[in-house]
Amino acid sequence: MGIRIEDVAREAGVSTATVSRVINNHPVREKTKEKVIAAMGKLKWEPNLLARGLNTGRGKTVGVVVPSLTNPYFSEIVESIETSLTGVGYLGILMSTGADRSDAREREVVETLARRGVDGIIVVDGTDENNHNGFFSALAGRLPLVVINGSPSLDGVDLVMTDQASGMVKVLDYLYSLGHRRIAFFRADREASADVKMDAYLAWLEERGLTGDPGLIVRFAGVNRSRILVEMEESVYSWISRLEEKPSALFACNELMALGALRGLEKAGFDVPGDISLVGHDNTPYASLVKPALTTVEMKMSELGGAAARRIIDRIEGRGTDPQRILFSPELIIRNSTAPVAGI
Amino acid sequence: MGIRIEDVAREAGVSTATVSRVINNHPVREKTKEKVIAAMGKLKWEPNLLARGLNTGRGKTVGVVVPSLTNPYFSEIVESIETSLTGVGYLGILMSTGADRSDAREREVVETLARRGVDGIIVVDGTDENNHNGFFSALAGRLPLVVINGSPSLDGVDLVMTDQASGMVKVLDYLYSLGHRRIAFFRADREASADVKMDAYLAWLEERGLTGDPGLIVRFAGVNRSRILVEMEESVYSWISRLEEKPSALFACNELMALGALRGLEKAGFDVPGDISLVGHDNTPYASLVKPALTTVEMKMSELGGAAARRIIDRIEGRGTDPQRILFSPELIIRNSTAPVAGI
DNA sequence: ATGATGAATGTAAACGCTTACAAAAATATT
DNA sequence: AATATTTTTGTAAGCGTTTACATTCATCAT
Repeated sequence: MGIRIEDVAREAGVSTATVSRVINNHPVREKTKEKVIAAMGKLKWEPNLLARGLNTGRGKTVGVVVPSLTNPYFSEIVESIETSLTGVGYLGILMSTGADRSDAREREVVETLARRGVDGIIVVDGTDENNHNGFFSALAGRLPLVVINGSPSLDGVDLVMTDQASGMVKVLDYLYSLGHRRIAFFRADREASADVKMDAYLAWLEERGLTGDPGLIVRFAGVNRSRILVEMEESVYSWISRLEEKPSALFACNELMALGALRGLEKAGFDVPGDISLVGHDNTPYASLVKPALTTVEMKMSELGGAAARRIIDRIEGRGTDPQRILFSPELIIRNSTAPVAGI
Repeated sequence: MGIRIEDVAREAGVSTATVSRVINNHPVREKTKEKVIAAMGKLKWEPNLLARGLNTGRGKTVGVVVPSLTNPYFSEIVESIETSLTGVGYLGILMSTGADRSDAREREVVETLARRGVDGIIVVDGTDENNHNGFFSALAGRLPLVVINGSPSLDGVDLVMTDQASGMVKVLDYLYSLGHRRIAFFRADREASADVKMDAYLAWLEERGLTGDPGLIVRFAGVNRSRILVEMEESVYSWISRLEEKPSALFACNELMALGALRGLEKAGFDVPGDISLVGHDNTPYASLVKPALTTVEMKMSELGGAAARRIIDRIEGRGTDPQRILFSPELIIRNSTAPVAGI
């Protein structure tokens, strides 16, 4: 139906191979190249990428896997990935695994993508469980794979990540300097990032000789925005009401949870930061919009996305073949949701 | 390199055509079907979709075009499109045109997608300019195309849209009932939705016999979140400071702009809603998080996305061939950013 | 049983490119 | 000028499916 390479070849008076060479920048004499380009222009021909992909095994597409787009943390990463990708002629295929973050679903999604013949896959916040049987590691063997902010223990896969442990320490040191000793920790249930943070939190407690109160660690399921905001208000309220020895500060592993916590605390009659200091994570737009503006940890989402895109392209095109680990350092952003502990 | 349909055929003792028929649900005797399925299972074969796509011209992919993902309005639409698509075995290729919304860029993106052999394209908020030469209409002729909340005048293309004019009237009637007469209108520069709203705004003014003050209509460029929030604070501040006759209410075409306006007004010393009532649009999560919580217009992003996805699949698979127009009615959500005009 | 009918299967030609290999043309070497 | 070398170009065989057409098989009426 459409116009094919053959037509262009005929028009230019050369063979299809030559046309192919021109569009792939293989050596061709300048004069013939011009003829071909002229023919292409005249016939308005563009190569069919499915056909090309079938040949080369490269469709110039990369799969992008995120839990959800309702958290700005993810949507900003996706946006920057997409921008970097199209900038170099690749296309991003987006799939979300759903806020429940089941690792079964994540694997299914990744496998669908692989079957579709994408050239590589970027997974954001890959759950740790998924590597239990070496799933990610095995996948990385047969397809370029980069994981953003996944578990640092992922072996043999390209990692782009923020040093969240150090961010955690910055938060805790800062709160400590304000006099806080009972610091609650809110996390999502199955979240690679939260695991890292929690490890750092526990290590920090130990180091400071503070006995961690298990009642201060709370796990919530899911990261879906609408659910979080509604449900957390309730559960935070009931959690803190039941707690006999209250915390003086509270850290939430992501901003949505911090927002939910803020509401729950307000509902329970606590003033932030008067009664309780609150620290979020990611520095999404929410953090600066809300009142009090949240103290939080900057995540530089767009840099993460850009780095991941560049890395996957490098791998796809055969540059820098062995797994690499790109690390960003998070900064603490101090706003108005934190204050010296009451009575100091 | 991998395993091919031929291998499966050999294993099952049939021809490749029969295997193909099995996986495409074409008539095949039950017994042979079983043999083939067994062989598929044994060899773990999955059809190569590029090869299939080359044949059928269908890659089971649809392009999704949005200006940006930093506005939750878009990211929620994208999320719901993606979910609906993968639910029926399709994949979404995401491309953003950038917050500057140049129509050249939009065309380029759409054309890239078309060349890539996507089966259909969903464009969110397609700029009106793009149909000047009948671009969208022509495209719709050769490829299924659905536009979400684009210009209603788009001819021959499938439209999924919110009746934004009626939403606008609801806002204005409500403000009128609170005594407001000088109502400012903030819009983004090149935004199909904003055109619709502005038309409704002007018509409403006329109908009420209110002379519109051109100074009350303000256009801002771009919808990029970071820019909006920073720049608008400034420009709103200077705009309202310079205005000799202040408005008593202000409507912003999208929530990001409303947020920027809120900050600008506060900076200029205006109390919302005490001095000025503020109405946003879209009912993104921001609207309920901010203080005062914004009165706004519900857009049901996920329904829009779902409807668009269903529609494009129908078109791709040849159901309901002539252009359709699916309309949603927006609701006014009254929160705390609006109040009776001062002195009433 | 026999031929007519219709359903299931097989054969082979697309689909639109890339690329190994061969041939031809241009350039360098003597 | 003749030959060796290098660079360009052409020929044709894939890449892994689908599908029109031809063939075979099963079923049914006679």
